[in-house]
Amino acid sequence: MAAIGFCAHDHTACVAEMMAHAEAHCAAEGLNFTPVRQRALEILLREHRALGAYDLLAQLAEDGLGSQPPVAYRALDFLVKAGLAHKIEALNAYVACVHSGAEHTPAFLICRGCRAVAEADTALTSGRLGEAAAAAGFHIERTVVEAQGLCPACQGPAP
Amino acid sequence: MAAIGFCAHDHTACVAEMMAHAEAHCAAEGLNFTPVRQRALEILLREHRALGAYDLLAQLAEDGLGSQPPVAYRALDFLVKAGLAHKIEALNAYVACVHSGAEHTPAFLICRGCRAVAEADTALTSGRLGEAAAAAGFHIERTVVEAQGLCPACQGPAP
DNA sequence: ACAGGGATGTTATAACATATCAATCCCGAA
DNA sequence: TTCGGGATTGATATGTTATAACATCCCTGT
Repeated sequence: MAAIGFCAHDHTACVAEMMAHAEAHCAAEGLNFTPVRQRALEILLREHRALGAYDLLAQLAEDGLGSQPPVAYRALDFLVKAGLAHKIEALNAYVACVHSGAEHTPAFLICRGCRAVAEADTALTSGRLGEAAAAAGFHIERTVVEAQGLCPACQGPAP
Repeated sequence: MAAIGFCAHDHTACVAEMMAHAEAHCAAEGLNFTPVRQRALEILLREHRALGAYDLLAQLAEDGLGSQPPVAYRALDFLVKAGLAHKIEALNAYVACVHSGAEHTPAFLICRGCRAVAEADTALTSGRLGEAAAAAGFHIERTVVEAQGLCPACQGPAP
């Protein structure tokens, strides 16, 4: 299941590929992929972990791309709406999407040690919760599925 | 006010029963179920929906049980640790548990109209996400499963 | 009496997020 | 060309959620 998990990979290439995907996606959708938004996504991709809005803002500020909170929140809002990033509700933090803009219902494995995030997929609405919702007449619009714990790298060393 | 699973019920009896369960649970576990904590749980039970910490604080303050944020957060922390309440991460809000302190991995249906919350159960860790976690060597400690949408009562009237 | 732990009171501040309005840029219509 | 509108960005202020830090009180075992 598609998680780019907690494993090593060619990160430079990974970032470049995802940026290219994002650019293509925005072009196709008629979305305005401005410098601030590009840089925001690039920062999230490079980190490959959950980043707070103010962490992102600090890095944007280093590049002279804005220093006030709305700058970061606007960029994040754009990325989330475009499907290029996700909010991790349990951390009030944000992470780049690894599925390049396709429609999906993400599920996350979140390491509390290093805040690394692996993205998987769920069919939650067709499972037990979906049944419960249907039985209650509840109309599901959005799902949040987040599992917190320790990634392999953080299990050994620190207790 | 609405819902245990979004349906009508004898709420006074419901609250009383849950409070009795909570008291018994705390006694059994040697937990100190103080007046502030009792009142906090009672408020959550009466509302039967997600309540912000500051909403709770306001109601506690009306009873002269404290007026500063830590009062509310300490009470909520106690209730959550004791399994008597849950945090709804997607709303940064809190809700009384309807399963009286038993160990469980809760899943929620959250109405964005009235903030009513229905609590179900998941076997998430044994499902697809569990498999993904196992494959990645990820150790799950806690899960957050929250479905947002509209409850039956909020689907018809307001758009 | 007194030490220690748990609960609470109090002050202050950290961390996360948005409202509002002004300035700018780009593009298409008149 | 000029105008106007929409989208984006800049800037200020503020709202909302959460915790740190330290003082006090009260109960309990010695």
